[in-house]
Amino acid sequence: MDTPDRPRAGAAAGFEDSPVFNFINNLSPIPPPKPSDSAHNVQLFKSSDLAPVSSIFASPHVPPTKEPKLLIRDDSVQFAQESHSPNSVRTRTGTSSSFRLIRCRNIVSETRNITCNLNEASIDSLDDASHSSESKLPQPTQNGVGSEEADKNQHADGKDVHENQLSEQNDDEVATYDGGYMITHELSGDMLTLAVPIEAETQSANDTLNTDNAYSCKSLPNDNSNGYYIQNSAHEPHHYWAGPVEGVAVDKSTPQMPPDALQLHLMPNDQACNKLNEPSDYMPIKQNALSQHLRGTRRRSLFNEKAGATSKGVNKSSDRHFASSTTPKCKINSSDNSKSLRTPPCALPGIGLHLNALAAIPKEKMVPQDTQLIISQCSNLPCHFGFSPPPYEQSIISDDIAQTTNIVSAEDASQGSPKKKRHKFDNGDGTSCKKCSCKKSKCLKLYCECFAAGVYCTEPCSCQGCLNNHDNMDTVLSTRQQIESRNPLAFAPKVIHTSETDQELGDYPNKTPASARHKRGCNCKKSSCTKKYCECFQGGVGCSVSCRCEGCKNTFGQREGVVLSSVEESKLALEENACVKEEKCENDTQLVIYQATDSAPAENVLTAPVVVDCRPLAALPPASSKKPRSSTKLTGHSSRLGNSQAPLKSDIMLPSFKNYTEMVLGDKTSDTLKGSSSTQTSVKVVSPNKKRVSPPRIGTGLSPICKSGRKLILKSIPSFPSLGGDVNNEDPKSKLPAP
DNA sequence: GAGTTTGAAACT
DNA sequence: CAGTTTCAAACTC
Repeated sequence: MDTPDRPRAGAAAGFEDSPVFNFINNLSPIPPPKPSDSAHNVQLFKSSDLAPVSSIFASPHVPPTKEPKLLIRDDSVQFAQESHSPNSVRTRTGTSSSFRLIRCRNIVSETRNITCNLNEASIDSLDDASHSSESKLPQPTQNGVGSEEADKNQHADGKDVHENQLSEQNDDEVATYDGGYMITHELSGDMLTLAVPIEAETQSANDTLNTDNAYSCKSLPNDNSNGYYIQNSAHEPHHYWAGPVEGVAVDKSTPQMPPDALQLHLMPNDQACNKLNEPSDYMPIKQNALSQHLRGTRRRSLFNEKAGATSKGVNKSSDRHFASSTTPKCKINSSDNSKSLRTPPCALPGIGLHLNALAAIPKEKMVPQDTQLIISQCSNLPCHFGFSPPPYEQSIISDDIAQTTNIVSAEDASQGSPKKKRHKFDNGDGTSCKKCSCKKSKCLKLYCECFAAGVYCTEPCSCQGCLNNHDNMDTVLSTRQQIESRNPLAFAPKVIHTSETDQELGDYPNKTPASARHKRGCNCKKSSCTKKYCECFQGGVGCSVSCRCEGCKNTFGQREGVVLSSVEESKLALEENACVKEEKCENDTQLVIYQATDSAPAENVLTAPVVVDCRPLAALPPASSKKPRSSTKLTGHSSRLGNSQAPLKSDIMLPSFKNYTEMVLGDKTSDTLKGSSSTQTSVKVVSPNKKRVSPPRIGTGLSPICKSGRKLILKSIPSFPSLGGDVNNEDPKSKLPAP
């Protein structure tokens, strides 16, 4: 590690002596990514190292499963150690970890070479034992990349190592894996998803249900972390991966990555990392930017078929994988005539995701089992035709996704309306199949939910004259562009969820965090915003000032009461904080589950910086109500977990996120970003039905701003207000003075 | 499953 | 930008 002593002329000898500096110097010889290959480099870069980071920070669509684990586990378990790690520069839990990893790696790399994996870094932070084992596993075979990711994941938990390996080696074999979750590490860190082996999932699900407390937090997050599995229901043929499933799947699917690809990933990563690392201070920012950027790229490459085509040059590797592995699967699924052509449901990363759905997923549906299928197969996922949502959206989306998942499931469960003509599997991402039934729009207008969600219509759709398929890619894209030209936000998530949402929801069902609002606001007149006609209600969010509804009775939050609600929330928050588990939730069973999960969070309340959202999305409408009720959603949690990662993301994302929030939400959000560190500490506890019980808000709680967990995270990153909770969240490593 | 209601999207 | 029409989802029966 330390070749501390290189005498260097210069006042900054100390600095130069630093391993990092040395490392950098050593790195210099490494050829920087070629411009021509920039695209590749980017992807590669992403895939391996950056991806994790990016995923952590920004990846909107991808709730990097890893991160969740990392965050959670790290926070819970390892942070303490990490904090000590000298290397660790970065602070925050998940994110910080990622950062650290990078640096560490770099440092290590000096001695070792570029091949060094994050493992090392993780080692620093992580427990030696687990790490040691971890480091061994994936690295050699997978290349640094896989190992790194795996490591990261593993860092959270030593167990993961196996998982990672397994996942890498056997995509399908996941089932055999006992581990709570598998980590399918993808080449792209972003893509990296934690897939819970079916068995594992089942178990995990059971565990989550049963063991909740002990494991719940982990398991849930992990499971959920899997990305966002959007598991609408066990039955549902489609499970949607909010995250970049395919990329993952592809990578996995090709457990045997072409060496080239692997190497490429490795190299670029290192380089990238190096670049990023150089200014430690800048690291976060750059990474954010990069990660975001990269993600956007990746998505395109992975998910946007067409886009991919356009950008193929850039994302060759990803494309390859995608094409090879993913496509086939998708096709398998898609069998229908007109739709046969349609791209198989491929998981689409958060692009164009609609965050609308916030409902909680019923336990039943939560069953992770399907999840595996989803992950492994990703077959069902509708292919996203693509657009990559802006990074800022992504972050939001990720949250939303989780919520969405919940919502959907919730709908199914709560509404239980057998009828539900369509089950929209909305990840929130919009990646999921919407099962549209368009007749005249040709599925090329926003009327079409599939189109609006940025996904091709798939078999489940009953549309007529559908042009929203892979064959008509050009048409779809052109149409999309036209629509976007008119309304840039046309494909943006209708409902924006900020971290606040979770917390707020927890406080009171009626209250909807300002952060989570319908973008444009509804214009309901007869539905009183109590039916799904209302997009706000459908999205599980309260009506906001932007709404023009009449007679608003939105159970998630009435328009007029918004301000008050925030105030009230603060008060209530106090109470709630006292009783995290108390729930208003009607569904006890669900609550039970959550509570179990919450229990862990409870700790978090004090310490856990990591935002554990077990939350059901938004306050759910009364159980009786058809509306999406939050049923226990493991996925939701998982997604949440993903959210937990969000902090990391948020860190990186911050700038963009801020902008986005400002754009969409308004100042408030930005404020939150600026916001109090307190939010960081906030743990989101979700009551199954309802709304999440507001996690204890350590510091503050009250201010709506503070409430937003993500916001907190974001804020936290820059400044680490130290809270007991923060400590957890924050990496002890974070010791580094924030740049 | 058919028909109605509803509100967003699209159009003028 | 406002008003109207079109559209498909949500809902009811």
